[in-house]
Amino acid sequence: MKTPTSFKGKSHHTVNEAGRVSIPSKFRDVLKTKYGDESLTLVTLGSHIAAFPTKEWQKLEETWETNPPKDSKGKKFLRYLYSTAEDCTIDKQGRILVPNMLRESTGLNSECVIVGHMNKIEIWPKDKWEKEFEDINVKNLFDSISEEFPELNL
Amino acid sequence: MKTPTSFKGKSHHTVNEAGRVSIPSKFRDVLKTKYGDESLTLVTLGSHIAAFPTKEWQKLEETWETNPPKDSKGKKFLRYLYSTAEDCTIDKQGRILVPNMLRESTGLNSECVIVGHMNKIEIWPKDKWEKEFEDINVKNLFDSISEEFPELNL
DNA sequence: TATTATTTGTCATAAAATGTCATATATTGG
DNA sequence: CCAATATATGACATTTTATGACAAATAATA
Repeated sequence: MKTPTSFKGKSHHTVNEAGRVSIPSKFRDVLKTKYGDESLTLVTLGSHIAAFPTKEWQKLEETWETNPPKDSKGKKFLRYLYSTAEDCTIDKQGRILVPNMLRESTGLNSECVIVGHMNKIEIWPKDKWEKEFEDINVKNLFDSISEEFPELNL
Repeated sequence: MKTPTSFKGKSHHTVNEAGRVSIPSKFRDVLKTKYGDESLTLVTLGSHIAAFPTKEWQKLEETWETNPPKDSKGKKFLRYLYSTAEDCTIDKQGRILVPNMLRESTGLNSECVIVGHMNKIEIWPKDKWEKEFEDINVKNLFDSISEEFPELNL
């Protein structure tokens, strides 16, 4: 199959005691073919970890460099974001080491859910993902959102 | 891994009785590869110490030379900033000695948090960092900032 | 079911951070 | 100016954490 150019799908994984997690091979394929390498930049985004292909992260950095936030809240947010950011590489077995700091701040311990979302990969602690997307919530979502996504003909 | 060109990430360190602190090796890598040496210029920036690669500090100096502050408040601030500035080097073990003056003015004693923020490194007394970025604060930050950072898809 | 690819567990090794002590340099008071 | 004290620097040992290698288990495919 031709490798897609976006990250999508969901899978369950385990985080071992050292903090290592496997990155699904289909995501590694996207990294290799679309981005040329397997480097990721991780940040804490609320209740989950966002893993950007490093090139995508650098694009974000350029955005903020050329157009820095002017208000103190924006500056504070950016300082926080940078403080949670870590570069990492995928090893020969297809794993990354999630730095301790990020595991702590998101409560990532043993079980996680890895999902693709457009140009980034997200790593969620299993319980938080499930809380966010319980069946009941998803049902309500569909009921209330149809007019915002006319292109889907919900 | 290819060395990044910005400082990012956060880690906890101890300041020993002599006032020495380790600079994370990933930051030393950025210093070596991007700036060519491991020299830093430290200044007090409110509740924390900012450690600029000396070349970055020199760029700031040029800015102020060609475009000095015209109002008395700006002049006063710059005088203060220069008064707190100290050059220092990283030793063979990857540590710096934080001058007593800077430790006193920021309340840096035993535990600290070292964070990367774009083109500079910041050294925060642990308690001050935590006060600034308590969970509740971060939660509020995320809730109120999403429209200002559309590129993150928060 | 057999074969292959992917994911995960475990151990060995390497690197980083830090505590401790010895020595050197600077500061202060007599 | 010299002695006494404080401060800074260097060297080394210990602990902690990250990385690499390999094998076992699981899942996907033919």
